[in-house]
Amino acid sequence: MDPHLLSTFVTVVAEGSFSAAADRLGYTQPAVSQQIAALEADLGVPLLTRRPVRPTRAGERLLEHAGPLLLRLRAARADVARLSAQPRTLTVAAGPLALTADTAAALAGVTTLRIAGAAAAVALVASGEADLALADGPAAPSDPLNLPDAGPLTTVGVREEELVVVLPEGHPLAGRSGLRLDDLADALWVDAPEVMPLDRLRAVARLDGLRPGIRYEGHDPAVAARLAAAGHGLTLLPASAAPCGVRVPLAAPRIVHRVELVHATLPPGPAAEVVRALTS
Amino acid sequence: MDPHLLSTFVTVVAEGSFSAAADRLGYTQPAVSQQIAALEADLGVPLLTRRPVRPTRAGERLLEHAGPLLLRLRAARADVARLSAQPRTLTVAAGPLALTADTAAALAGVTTLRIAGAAAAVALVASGEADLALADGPAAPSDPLNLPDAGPLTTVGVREEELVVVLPEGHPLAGRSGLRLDDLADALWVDAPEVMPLDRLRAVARLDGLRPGIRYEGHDPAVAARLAAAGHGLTLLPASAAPCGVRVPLAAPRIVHRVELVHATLPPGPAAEVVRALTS
DNA sequence: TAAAAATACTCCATAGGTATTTTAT
DNA sequence: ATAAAATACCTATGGAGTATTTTTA
Repeated sequence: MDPHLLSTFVTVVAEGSFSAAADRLGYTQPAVSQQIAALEADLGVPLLTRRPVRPTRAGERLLEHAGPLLLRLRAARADVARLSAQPRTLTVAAGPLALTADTAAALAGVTTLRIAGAAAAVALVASGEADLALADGPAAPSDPLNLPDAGPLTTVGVREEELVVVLPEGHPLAGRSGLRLDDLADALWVDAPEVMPLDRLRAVARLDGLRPGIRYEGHDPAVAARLAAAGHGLTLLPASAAPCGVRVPLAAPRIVHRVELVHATLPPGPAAEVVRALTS
Repeated sequence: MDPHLLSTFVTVVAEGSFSAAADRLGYTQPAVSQQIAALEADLGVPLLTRRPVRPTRAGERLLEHAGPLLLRLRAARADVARLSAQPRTLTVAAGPLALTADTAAALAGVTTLRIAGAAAAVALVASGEADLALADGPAAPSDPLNLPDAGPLTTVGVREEELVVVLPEGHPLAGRSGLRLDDLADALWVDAPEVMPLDRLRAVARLDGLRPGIRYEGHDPAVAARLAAAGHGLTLLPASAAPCGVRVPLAAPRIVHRVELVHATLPPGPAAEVVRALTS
């Protein structure tokens, strides 16, 4: 199963068209046709329906593997390249809630800062596009985040902070001194996948509810807080990232907001300095 | 980076020789030479020293990626194949400590039972060589085992059992009602990587000691217990798997022996029955 | 000097291109 | 009828083989 064919397959699915994929990849349409045919012949199963071009069930399965597979391939390449090349940029991929005053202060010498979800940030480090990642997310106290396995990376916990439920003023529960998440499972929640994805919350808290209300597709935790304060839904944020609304500490389950530093083996230099600063 | 070349590379390293690898893979020696040369040209770095044939630092890095990469490739293939094929064997890969009376009772209809460490068992399931895995290992109570990510697999906890330290009769600590692991970190331990790998214990218990004493390369927990009872070193086993020696419960850290059932999407049939029996 | 890897060179398989046909909307 | 995928066919690249040379333990 040639990764080349695999990535063509991914592109075809993404574009929904052989010709469009061919354009994007710099091939001709028949070349793509043949590549897909070769992949299907190799696996002995049709992977795509034609017209409309959509993955079959087998194709969907393959697709689930293709991403991690191609990532790991890039990661392997990057890992080998890291030994020889000595680039002079320092790129940090940070989760939307990872940049507090103290972490920001530690980023001396950083050239570029990218905001990315935890999985994406790890992928950026694995593939060598970023040198460091500050991944963030909910987790049980002192438990690691459940980051995807993209190769041999070093992970260290950097910070854990209390989570607060953000409510609008005058909300019936606004007077409480602590809230239980399962009591709020049926409430409407701000669906801010780039800030605090509900599915991760569900996984960590081991509950099913959390009905998605308004969807916010940006990165800014303050916006999520404002939406919550305005009554568009509840949200859960680290205390320091919620500038407005009524903030009630999360009493149960015991979940904190955790930030982890992820990196590959680093050469001595500014990157290593930043790591030292962040982990001290 | 052709996986084909990657697997040739792995074989060359394993065999320590181009010619031997060629033999094993059914190629000629020059073909292997050219494949390695192609891989080195692709990555722009020498991956092997010649004579003796050993991986360079870059080669070692690549090697770290090659295993998971090739596994995922087989997993993808297996996952797609599972949709069409309907094989009539039922293979279960079980950890050495996973087969207690109750789990054994649940294995109705199983054709083959293989004993494998947790990571290997998961790999067998991912690559389709086994239908079910019962992976076992130490973990914090109600925490998951830290199984390698080999693709989209379902994991459910099946059992957690108290761990006991096995000591020889007359050991100074034999009278205790509970033992702390960090008090025993400097003691000599039975090094039984196939039964209860010391490095996993270190990782879960977050300590560095556990000096390896006698090494036991078999699968049988009873043998490990006997070695401990005979004074060759301490060992930590689930209570039910230690038939002899003085057994003292582990007081700290809070670690249990956990068994998890791992499987891909299963067709209805005996495999699904076994899953039901194990998870009820 | 002998065993093992590299090179030279030849051949064939195959990937991709162009031109064209088929097919489904 | 038309846009898009499949097929036919051709070419060129490159992967693997045989024969041979080079290397170094």
